[in-house]
Amino acid sequence: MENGDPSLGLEDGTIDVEDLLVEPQDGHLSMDNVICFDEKIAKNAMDVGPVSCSSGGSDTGIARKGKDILNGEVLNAMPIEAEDGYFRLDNGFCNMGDEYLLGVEFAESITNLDYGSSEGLQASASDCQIQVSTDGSDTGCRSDLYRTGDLRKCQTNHKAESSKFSGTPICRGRETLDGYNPTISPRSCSLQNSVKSRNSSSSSFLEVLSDENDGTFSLADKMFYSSMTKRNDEIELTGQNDSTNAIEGQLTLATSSVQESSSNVLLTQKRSRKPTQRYIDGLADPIPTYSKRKREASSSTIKDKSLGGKERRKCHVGPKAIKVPPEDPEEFSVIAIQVPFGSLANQERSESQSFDTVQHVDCRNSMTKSKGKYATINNRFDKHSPTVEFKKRGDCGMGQKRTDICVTEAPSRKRGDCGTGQKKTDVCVTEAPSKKKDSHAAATNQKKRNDLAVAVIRKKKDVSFTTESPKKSDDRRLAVHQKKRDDTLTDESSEEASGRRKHHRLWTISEVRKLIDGVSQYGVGRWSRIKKLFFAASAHRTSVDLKDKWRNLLKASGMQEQGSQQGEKKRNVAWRPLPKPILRRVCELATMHPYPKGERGATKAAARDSTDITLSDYRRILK
DNA sequence: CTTAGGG
DNA sequence: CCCTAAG
Repeated sequence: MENGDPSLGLEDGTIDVEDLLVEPQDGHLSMDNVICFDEKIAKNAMDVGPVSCSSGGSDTGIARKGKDILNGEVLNAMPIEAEDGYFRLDNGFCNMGDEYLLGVEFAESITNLDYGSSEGLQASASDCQIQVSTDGSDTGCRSDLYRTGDLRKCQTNHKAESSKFSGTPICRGRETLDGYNPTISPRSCSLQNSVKSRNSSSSSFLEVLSDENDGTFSLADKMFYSSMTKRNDEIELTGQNDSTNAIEGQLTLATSSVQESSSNVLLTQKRSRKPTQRYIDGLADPIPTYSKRKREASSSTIKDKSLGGKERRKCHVGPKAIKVPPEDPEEFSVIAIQVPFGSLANQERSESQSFDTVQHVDCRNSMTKSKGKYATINNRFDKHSPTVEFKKRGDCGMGQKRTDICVTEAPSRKRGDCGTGQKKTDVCVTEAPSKKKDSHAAATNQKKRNDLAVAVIRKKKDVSFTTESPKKSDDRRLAVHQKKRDDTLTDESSEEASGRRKHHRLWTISEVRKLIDGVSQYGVGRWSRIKKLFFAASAHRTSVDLKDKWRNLLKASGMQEQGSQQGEKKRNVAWRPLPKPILRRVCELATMHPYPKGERGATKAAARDSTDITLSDYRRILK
């Protein structure tokens, strides 16, 4: 928006869009859809209100986006928005339509999202048409558009794709809007046409993309993806130069021209951007995996969708308060309870950065190992995440995270394609089998891989975890991470997320405190209740999680006590950071109401003591 | 579905 | 965190 394109008249925001839509007079245009979409956006926006900040369902995202668009702040917001993850799609979605390619991509990506998204797609499509018509390249463009729509329908539910592009589309949309002017549209049309012609053999561009066999296209696809992926960079570029030119050039390269020279240029431009994870995945297995995944995704998507939607809804509630948890100084200093890598403090300060870095690192690793080709891309990442850091983290204990990611990735693939998945999984395993889990996972995955059903289930689960966005303030930062990750990596908000996410959601002290409070109130073992009352905000953190966490707390506390009293194992420095008050409380609670609520703890408590609680507790009990 | 427990 | 078993 900085550029402020008078031509578009973004200032008008929604109105403009509507105008655009209206202009085309095209009977075919699905005005209804468009209108609905707008309404929906408006509604969402209203619902969402100013909060917009963190998580939210796709709906929220849309609303927000719509809002942003209206305000004309979208462009500026870019970096921030990146964190939003799939939401952005919606936005982009709204804005899109100027460029055929964009529209197509969007359509694809969006299709998978939600009903709303589908609407959005249609709307976008309509937009595209309209614009095109306005420009005067009616026939060709329209046909393309229609085509796109058809394709969309056919290829519906490619979550993977959608996730991939979720972030990008939005940006594009913005760009398009900004740069939008009569001049551009013709080009886009031409591009489209060229693509079309080029792909004449295959029914559609999309198909081409999906087509595994098309070796020639792979490069183009790559390029295309990369361009898409690098929305941030693009934006920057746009801001600096002629937004239109840059975009167009990228598009052109991606779509019509497979020429190396042009592609190189594109790469150069894009290089600055950081590819999404999804993107990376795609790169790793440029087309085949992707397409396969896609297909798979479609089948499994439904489940994910339902689940994801659920989660999202919950999430909406989440973003309520931004309050930064004022931790007790003591606690704060200690901050992370179980965070091996990076202190919580750091995390809190630079929320996503650390995570991003990690992610990038992971990506890089996978990529690098997977294919040398992508080294370039990796380089891009480098600036964001220095190798050193990665190393360091890995050594420290980041391994877990890394591993998880890898593992996560594997599942997605496995879902998509058994063969491919295996291959990739292996890579991942090789890379980061630091954890026992990893090895286990690898084995398991392999086992399961064959069994699609299992994979699906897993995926489903993952989705739920992933999709959900943190509601709490504490979680917020995590949420942000996630979001960012989604966007940055791949925005696989849906699919990929499902595959990889689930793992590790760091427990913030506030969460721990809540847990403790809950335990103190309801006693140990009332996890579900505690969950409801204390963790209603956080979609994640199931009762099981609470239980596990409590277990860990007990362990930790026990350890601490031991350490302090007996000076024995202090090696567990890893989560040493636990605030003493918390530990104390944990201990008390543990002793106070061990399982049987009552204090008798002799029976159960004793048992527990033997394992978790330690001598101190035991002593107390005895006393 | 919830809990407990092991991995 | 995941998974499974048991109530």
